[in-house]
Amino acid sequence: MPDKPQNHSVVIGLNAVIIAWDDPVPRFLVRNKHKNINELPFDVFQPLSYRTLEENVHALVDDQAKLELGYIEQLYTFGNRGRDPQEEKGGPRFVSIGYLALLLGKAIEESNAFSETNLWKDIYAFFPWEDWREGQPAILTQINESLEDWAAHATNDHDKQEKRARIQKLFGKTTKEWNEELVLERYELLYEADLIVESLRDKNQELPFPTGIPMEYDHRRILATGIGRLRSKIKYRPVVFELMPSSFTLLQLQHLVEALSGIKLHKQNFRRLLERTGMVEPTGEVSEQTGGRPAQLYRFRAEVMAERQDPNITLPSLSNS
Amino acid sequence: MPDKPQNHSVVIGLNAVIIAWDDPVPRFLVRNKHKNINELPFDVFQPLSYRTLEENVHALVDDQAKLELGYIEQLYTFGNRGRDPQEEKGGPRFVSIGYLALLLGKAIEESNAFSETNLWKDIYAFFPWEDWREGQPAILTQINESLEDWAAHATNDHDKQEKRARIQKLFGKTTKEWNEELVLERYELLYEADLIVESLRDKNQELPFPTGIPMEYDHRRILATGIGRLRSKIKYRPVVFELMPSSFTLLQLQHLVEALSGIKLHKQNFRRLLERTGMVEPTGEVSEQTGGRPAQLYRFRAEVMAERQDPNITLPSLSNS
DNA sequence: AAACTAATACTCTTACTGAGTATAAAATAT
DNA sequence: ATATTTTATACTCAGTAAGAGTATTAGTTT
Repeated sequence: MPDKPQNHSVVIGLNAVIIAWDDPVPRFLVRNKHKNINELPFDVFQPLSYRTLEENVHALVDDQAKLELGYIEQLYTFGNRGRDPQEEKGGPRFVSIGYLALLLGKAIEESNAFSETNLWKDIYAFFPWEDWREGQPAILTQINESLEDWAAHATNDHDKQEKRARIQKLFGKTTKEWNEELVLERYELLYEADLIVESLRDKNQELPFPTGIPMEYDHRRILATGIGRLRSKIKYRPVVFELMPSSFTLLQLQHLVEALSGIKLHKQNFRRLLERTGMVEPTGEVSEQTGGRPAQLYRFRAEVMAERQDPNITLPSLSNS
Repeated sequence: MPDKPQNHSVVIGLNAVIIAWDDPVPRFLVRNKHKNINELPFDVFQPLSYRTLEENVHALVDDQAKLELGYIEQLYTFGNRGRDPQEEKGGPRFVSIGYLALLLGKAIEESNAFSETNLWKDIYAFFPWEDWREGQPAILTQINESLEDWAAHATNDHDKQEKRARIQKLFGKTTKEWNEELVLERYELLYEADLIVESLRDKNQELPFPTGIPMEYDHRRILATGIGRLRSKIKYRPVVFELMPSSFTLLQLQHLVEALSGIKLHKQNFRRLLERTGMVEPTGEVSEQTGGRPAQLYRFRAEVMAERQDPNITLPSLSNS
């Protein structure tokens, strides 16, 4: 007799990482359900009500906060057993799909996106080691010590070497060695090294020092995936413009890219890049709110996507802070 | 009263795109179930038997063909209603997850990977427009005519312009304009333009000319996703070496990269790149099977991944055929 | 008026790509 | 046995872009 369908059925959770730009802070939406509990907006997929997963994600966001989303993309499908406490009580198997979405820049201007009903929290409060805009984050000295400790206690030499190689690659100490895209990989290394509260919940252990705000379930992992994907995406697709208002100064644009990538950029080279690719054009107006010489206002030229095969933003980074 | 769990439960299908290198043909595994029917290896996820999705994928592959896999990665989760005919008959909702895996090069040498029980089919028999190794594929003249026709029949001018822009971007006629990574995007454009059999099954239409071998369900779409991902991946992660035997000549390596990307490369520049990045080192031996001057044998230097932050392969392409 | 803040213009070195030419060392064809 | 073909390998040269600056301009704030 073949398997009964019950043996195969699972429940799908949809989780949304929604990013917004609140100059100079990059934020994401936290579900405002219980105080002191940080969850991504999420919902159980309702196959009877929605034709596609994306439709359900849109509805989920609309429902909990009337938001105008721009770019949206699927991140990853996580299927590990034991991520949801309900399962342990004999509930159904959970598989969760993460989505990344961007809140349109004009939506911020026009809507109540930052009202009290929505909690928009600073991304880097959850990943303090990822923000290099003011130079190397202080927390990295403690992290590196703890990681070295962890590697030193490896069971054998081969394992020890491998761990040190990973640490070196992910947490290299100079700006040149820092690869800002590896957000998820760094989170998972810290998780393995018992430096993330989420991994210690059942172990009766304590953190040696605070390592960012924890989240429910595996939501901080999904958030890490989202930030990593966004950092990689801005380099080969001009998604940043969705987060910007329709007209902006080049310094504002630079600040946004810096906020997302967590890296300071070289101003002159950044401008040279934008000119070369033709991604922006002057509106003709100037902004007087600069506190210095007034700046030209620019708008995004959507046509470049059709004209050029490859309008890359290559993050002209600054090694010295 | 809250929803019953039944309203939420779905069945997950796991689909594997398994790539192998059979010099000079890049192949993928087709399930050998019924003749003249082309399916990817797939299975229903069994949440009671496996702790993770990946474990189930591995088991699925092992079961149907004893294969030694190297790299494996998740591609995408497809949740559109109506992809599986079973659903129409009141069956459960299907959500399918695609995976990409590579058959280890040494596995080919040592195993029965290409035996009669496994059907390894030429990738480009399913996507004849994607193979530019011998210059522009002949089928592209027909495709471009049909696409222009399709755009010309758009309902309004704006729509017409948009369609032409997409065609130009995806099917640009010169080597310089061709972006080999956009395999999925091209497949979906052809699908929309009714040039893919899979989209016509219920429409009682016929193809104007054959456009590659069709597959069951949406498996050709998943295959397109896999090829596109692999083409993009080889540029920033040295995954190609998994498909190669442990020692090889540089021309063999170049042929593999060309086969996967569908593009001819400039030999001297390709070698210069490999030298500069230190990705390979000579074994000291030479191959006499070249039919010309004997070639040095090389092996992959796994250490580069630790040494260098970014050992890119940048496809030094050849514009003239 | 001096100090500060930012915008904008320009330079210089280095790295890498695209596209070759030239030569060497073997196999195969005549 | 010599010519032709095949492949490997060495080297060149122009063009593009990145990294890291200096210098100047045009406003605000003190």
